[in-house]
Amino acid sequence: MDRFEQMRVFASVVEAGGFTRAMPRAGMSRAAVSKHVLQLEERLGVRLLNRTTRQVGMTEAGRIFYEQCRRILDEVASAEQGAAQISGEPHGELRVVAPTNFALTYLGDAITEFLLAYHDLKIDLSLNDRAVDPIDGGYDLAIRVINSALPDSASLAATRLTTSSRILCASPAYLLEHGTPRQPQELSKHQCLSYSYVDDPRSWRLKGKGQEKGKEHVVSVSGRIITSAGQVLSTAAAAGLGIAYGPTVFFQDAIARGKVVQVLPDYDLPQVSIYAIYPVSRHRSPKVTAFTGFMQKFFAGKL
Amino acid sequence: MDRFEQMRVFASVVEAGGFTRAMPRAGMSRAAVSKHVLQLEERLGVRLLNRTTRQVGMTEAGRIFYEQCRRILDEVASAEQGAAQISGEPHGELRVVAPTNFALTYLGDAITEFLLAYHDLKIDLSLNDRAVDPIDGGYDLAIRVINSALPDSASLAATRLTTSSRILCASPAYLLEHGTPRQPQELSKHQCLSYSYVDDPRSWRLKGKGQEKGKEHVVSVSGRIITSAGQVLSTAAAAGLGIAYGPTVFFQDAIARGKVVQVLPDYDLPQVSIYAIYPVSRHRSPKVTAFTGFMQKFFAGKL
DNA sequence: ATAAATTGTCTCCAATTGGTGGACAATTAC
DNA sequence: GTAATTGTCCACCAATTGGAGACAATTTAT
Repeated sequence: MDRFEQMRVFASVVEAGGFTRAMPRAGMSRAAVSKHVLQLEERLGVRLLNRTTRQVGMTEAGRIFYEQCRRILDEVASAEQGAAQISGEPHGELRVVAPTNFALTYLGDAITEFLLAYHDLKIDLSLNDRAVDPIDGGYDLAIRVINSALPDSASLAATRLTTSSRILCASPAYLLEHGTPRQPQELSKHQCLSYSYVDDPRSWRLKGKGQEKGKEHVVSVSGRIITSAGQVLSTAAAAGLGIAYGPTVFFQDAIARGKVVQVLPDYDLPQVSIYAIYPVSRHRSPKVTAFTGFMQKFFAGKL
Repeated sequence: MDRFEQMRVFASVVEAGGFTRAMPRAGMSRAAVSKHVLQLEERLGVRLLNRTTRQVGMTEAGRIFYEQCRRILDEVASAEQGAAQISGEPHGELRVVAPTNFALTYLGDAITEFLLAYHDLKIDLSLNDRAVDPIDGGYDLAIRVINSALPDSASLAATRLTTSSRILCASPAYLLEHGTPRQPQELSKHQCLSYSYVDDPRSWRLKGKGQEKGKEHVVSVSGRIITSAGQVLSTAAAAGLGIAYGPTVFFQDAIARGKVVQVLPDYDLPQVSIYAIYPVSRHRSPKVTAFTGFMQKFFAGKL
């Protein structure tokens, strides 16, 4: 009997293009999705969706109703945010999904400070390394590490929280035994420890700085480790297993202790950007704005 | 948890100017009204209403949110009706409130035929002789007998279903004994049986037709019966208790059988109009349109 | 063509929701 | 000062909702 829920679920089905595909977006089982649409159709007395077993299409009434639905749902969100904004303090629960590494490395401190700054906010943090769609997953906000370009989307907005640099490291002992590379090309003769979250973990791109400024080198490398676990890279490098390529943060500690040293410091590795991705409908959501703003300030100080 | 319901209840409170006064419009108990508004405020994180124990005012957030509420609720109704309209056949339940006499006299046949014509419609008919506000009462439509002018309202629309005439009647025996009045003034010397639903049951207004065309007479009358029960008037008149003034329909049968005869047939009594009153938001509601249209046709044939 | 998988819907069951009625503190009207 | 009325809170009860699984229908893949 919940009219709002019926409209939301119906819109989900239309946008997802099917009942099953609408499950995550609607946040309920197929049966419930079906039930909602059925109830809505019964109440209106019109068939809104033409279901052939493999494809869902809209009827004429469905098309008309969907347009209005979409607009009304947006207006409700906007109205609620408008009213909520007046309260000053953001509040409620913020559902965030972030990559495991990023979360374990930074979000512990970041979220702690964030929660101390905003007493009326709760956080539900999910870890997921896939490129989760915040709409489908029902999240307010997804954190993504973007290697190259940000994919365009009409329904998603993004804010860059920070950038992350990567470096090459190896243990002094390893370099003593196998020699310290001076040119990118020499890397191909080394044991190379790769980080999974790179465009191509077997093909490293280095860009010269200093005298060789701007020149880009692409080196095919080989090695016995490809991992998404940053600490494993760091440990392996410290143990002398080879030259590791990974996010700077994972090596800072080992470098400070002298366990590893940076290799080829005259070359830059591609920077990656950390983005907060959220549904455009939450563009001005106080919760999301507070989070992204806080994180930008937080990382501006740290990195 | 239904956002629309929360919005509707909140709007009801604003429009009614209080939680208790919003009860009929919201269609629930004070406790429930309060709960809805509380939940809405909690979800938005803003206080929408300033309640002093005797008066309810809106906060700044409440004012802003109310405007959006009103608009959104209208759009929802419009969207649902728009979709429903495509289905062709009106359907669902139509909640009607009508005056007792009118309902007992006409609505039996009328509703029966109406339901036969529209198989997907159900009717919930309430009888109430007060001038019920269809919005407050939660009705789709109220039938009212209007003596004089239709009161203006921004939130209510009206359609005239038919007009009802009234006549004066008495039994031949009574007239034989007390004389048959030829002039309106003579009525004041008779036993006059009045109908309650007249502007002033003790002051009859007659308008001449024929040679005395257009001239209006106001006669103060007295008698031993004032009743809202039409059949009582008819019976009393037939029994020779006096001259009855009431809706034509109640006397037609008695006239046909010769029990009573019309008095002062050369004078018109004020006509009353039967209106269907409904919330403007349902102006284009298929259910309401079907009902009013059907009733107009129905009465066009009968009266 | 046959088999397998996926689609939306249905049925049953458990859990949560939502409403009512009554009591309560606070406030205003008389 | 007294009494009535306001909005809120607290249990209790019923109705509804959502989930799991089974089902028929249909499409894809072999």
